[in-house]
Amino acid sequence: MARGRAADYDLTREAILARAAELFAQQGYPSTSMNQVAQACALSKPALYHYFRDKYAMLVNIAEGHVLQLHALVDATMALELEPKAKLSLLITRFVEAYADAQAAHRVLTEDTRFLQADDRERVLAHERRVVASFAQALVACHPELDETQLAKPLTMLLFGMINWMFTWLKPGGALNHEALAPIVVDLVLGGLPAVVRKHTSMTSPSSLQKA
Amino acid sequence: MARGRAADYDLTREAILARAAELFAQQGYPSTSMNQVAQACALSKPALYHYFRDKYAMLVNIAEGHVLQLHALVDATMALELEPKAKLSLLITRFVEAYADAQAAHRVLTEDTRFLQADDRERVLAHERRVVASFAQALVACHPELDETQLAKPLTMLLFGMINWMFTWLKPGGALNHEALAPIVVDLVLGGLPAVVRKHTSMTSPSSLQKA
DNA sequence: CCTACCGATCGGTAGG
DNA sequence: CCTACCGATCGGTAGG
Repeated sequence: MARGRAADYDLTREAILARAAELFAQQGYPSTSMNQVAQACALSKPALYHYFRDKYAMLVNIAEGHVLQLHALVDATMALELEPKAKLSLLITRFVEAYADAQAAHRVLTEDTRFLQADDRERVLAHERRVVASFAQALVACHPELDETQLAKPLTMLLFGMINWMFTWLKPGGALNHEALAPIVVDLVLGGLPAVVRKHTSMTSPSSLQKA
Repeated sequence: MARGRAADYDLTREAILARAAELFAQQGYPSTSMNQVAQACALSKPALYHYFRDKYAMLVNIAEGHVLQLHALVDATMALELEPKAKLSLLITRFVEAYADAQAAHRVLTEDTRFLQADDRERVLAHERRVVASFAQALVACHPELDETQLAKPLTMLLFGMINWMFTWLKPGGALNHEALAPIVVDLVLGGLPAVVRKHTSMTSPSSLQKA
């Protein structure tokens, strides 16, 4: 333990962030009061300020912590030696699982990033762009023609739409859960990719095909 | 024009709602002040209260107005006599266009509905459920096997994920726009559906297939 | 002197 | 329709 600092200082910090993330996710960052956070943590408000400089520091920690975790998970998965479809499948599965384990932080990241200052927001967005780039790379590996049609980016974003939207409609206790949905997303994307590439290619470059 | 009321009362109301929707979409409903709305409308704050009882009334009007419009658009499209794939395609295309024409109201509907009182929120959600049901019906018409596999609902929600998420990443002035994306979404879904149905059917009822 | 807090209240600003 | 305000509550911090 660090000198002069309680052994469970970091543990308490993490516990506070988890509670704050839940409240921010439910009510939004601006309309969540520090009194609510304090009450949810069974701490006094001054005690809260012992662990965080201000409310804004909590927002930065939640958003950046989550996106860092996602970035690390994606990098680790991309580093594996797997065939393209297996890698994309694993990427999606792990991503959905990470969302499931951090639903509150996920909603804060997608809805409250706009309340970050320009420099902090840019740092978070930089991580997000790296994650998106890896997904696009994994998609192109499955279907190399994607790269020529400039469809990799939009298809990646449609894929993110499916999984980012998932936890807005999944009922916690329902028969359908994220474990069951991940393979459905994989099959829908891998199954639909050929049709999209075929249609788009035939539409955009009919003359070049005629010349060849 | 109604007696005793200015001829452009309703027009002014709509103009105010449009400005308020933009501010709510940018900053969120709770952190948008009535002073900001008044300034954006070039009106005094008391003038604002001539058109709306309170800030909450604006939120209800924006959210309910938008979902009513979507519901009407879906009903009108479902009533057309078209072959299944053409109808689903038109449904998606019109829906994406409606979003494009009301991006602010769309974001308010998806992010600020949680700030509605229970009865108002329930009314909005009832319209959303009707819209979802129509999309599910249009999907099942394209691929009847969907109905047996209980995949219609989750696939419908994955489809909504793609189009609801679209305007969070589309750049207004970019090369890629919603007109180009709608057919890509259609092709991805129609192209991927068979693969999803095939995989899911073979996974869930192998024994029943063996018996038959 | 340090940390880890508590009860009480600060200056400003929100919706109305 | 404006200036001038209210009751309530915000994020943040004082002394002990």
